[in-house]
Amino acid sequence: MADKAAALAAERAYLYTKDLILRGELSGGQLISEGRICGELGVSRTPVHEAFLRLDTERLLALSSRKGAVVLPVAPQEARDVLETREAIESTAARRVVADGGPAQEVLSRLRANLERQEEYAGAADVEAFVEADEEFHSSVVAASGNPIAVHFFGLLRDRQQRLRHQLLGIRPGHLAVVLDDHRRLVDRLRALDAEGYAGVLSVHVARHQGAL
Amino acid sequence: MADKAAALAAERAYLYTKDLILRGELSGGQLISEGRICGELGVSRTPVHEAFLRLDTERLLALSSRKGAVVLPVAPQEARDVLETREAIESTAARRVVADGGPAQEVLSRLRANLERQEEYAGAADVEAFVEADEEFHSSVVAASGNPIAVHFFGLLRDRQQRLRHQLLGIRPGHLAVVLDDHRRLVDRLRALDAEGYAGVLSVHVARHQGAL
DNA sequence: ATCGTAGATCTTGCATGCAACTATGCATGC
DNA sequence: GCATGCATAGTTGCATGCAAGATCTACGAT
Repeated sequence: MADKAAALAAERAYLYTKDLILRGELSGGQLISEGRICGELGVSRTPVHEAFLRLDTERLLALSSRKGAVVLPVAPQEARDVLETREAIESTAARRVVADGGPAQEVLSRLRANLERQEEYAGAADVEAFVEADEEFHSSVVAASGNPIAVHFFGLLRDRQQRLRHQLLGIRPGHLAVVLDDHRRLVDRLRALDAEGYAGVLSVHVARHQGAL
Repeated sequence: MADKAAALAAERAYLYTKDLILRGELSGGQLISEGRICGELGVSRTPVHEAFLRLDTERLLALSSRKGAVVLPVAPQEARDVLETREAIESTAARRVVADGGPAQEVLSRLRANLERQEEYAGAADVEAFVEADEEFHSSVVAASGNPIAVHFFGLLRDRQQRLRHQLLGIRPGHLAVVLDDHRRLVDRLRALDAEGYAGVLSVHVARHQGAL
């Protein structure tokens, strides 16, 4: 995997452009040329070209040879597709965790610490911080499955979901408590080694998100 | 997405190198430099570099800045991870197809035609052709869900499974009939709008594969 | 014999230049 | 008015060159 440090020009260009797309500053259908990013970042076309290629494989940009790049618009069913696939991966991860004897002590502590943070953010109505903790919560469960492929896919879905949030408005602060309660129940199901129960709660949980979008 | 034609040097380099890895000619842990591929393909380093970046994002190659590229070895649990994730995605796709009123007539014809091909190949004990039809069968179901993200992920998993097959030996011709029978049952479940039945058959089906690896 | 160090060699990261291709605007002919 | 051809500008694809970092080797000091 590419180094995370922004020291490398290609990595900077990738993060910069992806952020433009995810935050909606480049909206769907819009054309964008490598030259523009070059100018804004003060690097040559090579690293920007590499960044574009990567965004192309992630289906955020659509490149056409010698014609240019167009920001892929959010598909009408994007929310459904993303949430459905996330649910599939996370449910499967939970089943694996349960099949392996339940979450390790370390995982459990992490989840509990995360829940406390969520509680704090929900109380402060800090939606931004809550959403971040939310992501971390679900990612922790997937990571606990020990399936690196699932972790990888989950990360890609996280990007797309972030874009959806920016595009389709956010979450109402009043919903935070409900979401937090769902998360508590998920941890309970995991501790009870109830994989199907986990899948059921998750399904309702995801449906709530879908309703919000 | 990049153009499929091998006209572009970068695409050629990507397909060429990926094939080396998938077919096991470059085994895990082995170092490989861009220069080598350049020589073998007669192109400059630029397109090869781009190919390497892409293989890095697909977790087939691990790049280290200014050190080189190493072919990622097949993880011990790779087979389990791949099959498990495939099952998750395909089951979810089947649920979607059923929720949308069952497979379209077009999809059904395609599946049936595919089954006939499988029958032919199984009779001829043509494992290679059968495996290809097998892949196409499952891909068709996922595609029928209309979830492009799932389709994308499924494609990535297909590459990894191909690598596993090459590495861990193939399928015994005698098993072809059993696999074909599973496929028939899957189509039946789809026609009966029985998503959970589909998931159940698929689970057994995948477990068979896992046993073979 | 062992350790450390300097040099050589290998590797990639990036800037630059050129060529090929696409799309656009405009003049031309009908 | 409308289609056609051409020049032009804009875009990417790729080769090349240079520099920076990493690794290996040889040699000298201890």
